[in-house]
Amino acid sequence: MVMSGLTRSSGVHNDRSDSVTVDGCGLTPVLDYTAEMERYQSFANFYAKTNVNMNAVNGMNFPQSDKLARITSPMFPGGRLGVGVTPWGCHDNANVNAAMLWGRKPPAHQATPLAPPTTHPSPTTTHMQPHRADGQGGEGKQHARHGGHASSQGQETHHHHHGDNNFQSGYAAANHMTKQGHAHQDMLSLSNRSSSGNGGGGGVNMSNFPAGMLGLPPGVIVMAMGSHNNISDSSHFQMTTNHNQLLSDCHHANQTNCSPCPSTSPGMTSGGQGSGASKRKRKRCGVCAPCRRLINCGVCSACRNRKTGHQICKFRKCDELKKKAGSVQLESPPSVPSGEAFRWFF
DNA sequence: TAACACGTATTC
DNA sequence: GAATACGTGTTA
Repeated sequence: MVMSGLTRSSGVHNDRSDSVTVDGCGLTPVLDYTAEMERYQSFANFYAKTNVNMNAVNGMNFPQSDKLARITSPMFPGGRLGVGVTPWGCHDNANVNAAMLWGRKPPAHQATPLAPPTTHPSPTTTHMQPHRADGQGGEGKQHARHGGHASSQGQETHHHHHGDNNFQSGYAAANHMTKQGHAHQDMLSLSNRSSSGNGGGGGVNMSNFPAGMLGLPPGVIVMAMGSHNNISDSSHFQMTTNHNQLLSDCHHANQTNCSPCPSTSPGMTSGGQGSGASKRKRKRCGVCAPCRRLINCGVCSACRNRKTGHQICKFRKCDELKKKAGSVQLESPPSVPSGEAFRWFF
């Protein structure tokens, strides 16, 4: 897992104070940019295929935009999170609010958006992919906008974080939280070096380093991460409470008192296919990439035919629900790449 | 086979 | 009761 971007700060200069920084502030590497780029790539493909007029879309009046602002503001006060994330390369931030729709509030037990998707592992890079000139289509666009660093210079040598990285600005949440939560580069550097253990930098393994010991303020999410791919899929993300205690990962706590997983929600026998449960509606898994997406694209058929279609946005359709009802997986995936080891709590 | 339309369960 | 979204039958 290439985490060099975490520790290197040379060459970093943030043109905007509110831009999402990867190296500077630290928490952003939690997020799987590669996966996000893939998602937005899918958007691009979709729009290209459907000939959606982006200008028209941007000009659309999205009735839920105020809802978006309401939801995001309290959670990330002062942040620019009223600005949603556009799947398309929209420069017009004034329309970004309206460009994406917040979907229905996910169940409390579900993972919240912006966490790395499980279906798009990116063990090698956590960010900076948009700067690769040899990257996929969408990345090239981003790259060109930034003046185009040749790929031969290395993906992680020059880290320019302009604020018009739409997908990055969407992660202002994490960035903001970083600033407020003091989850700084230092911590990430520690964690980054930690698992190198004996041979590495002699850092501290954050996975064994409770937030309470750090004197973190309440509400701070502590990401305990390793630098290899063998992080287990639980309890590497912890939130401090008022007493600097740690809330255990719900994913982990499912075995005890936490609310059951969607697939085993009340009325559903395990796997949703037990006796008497066949007619029960399955619920979103909450952990796949589409489930973690909170915002509707607004332009897919499902979104356009919201009233008559009764369907969730195509990009938010749970991967599990796309499968046949009989092929539900009971347990968590056997092995999850390190990039997917993180969960959000709120 | 994907997209669509509709019934309806679920949630707020 | 309205909104959301899953399940399923129909259609192109």
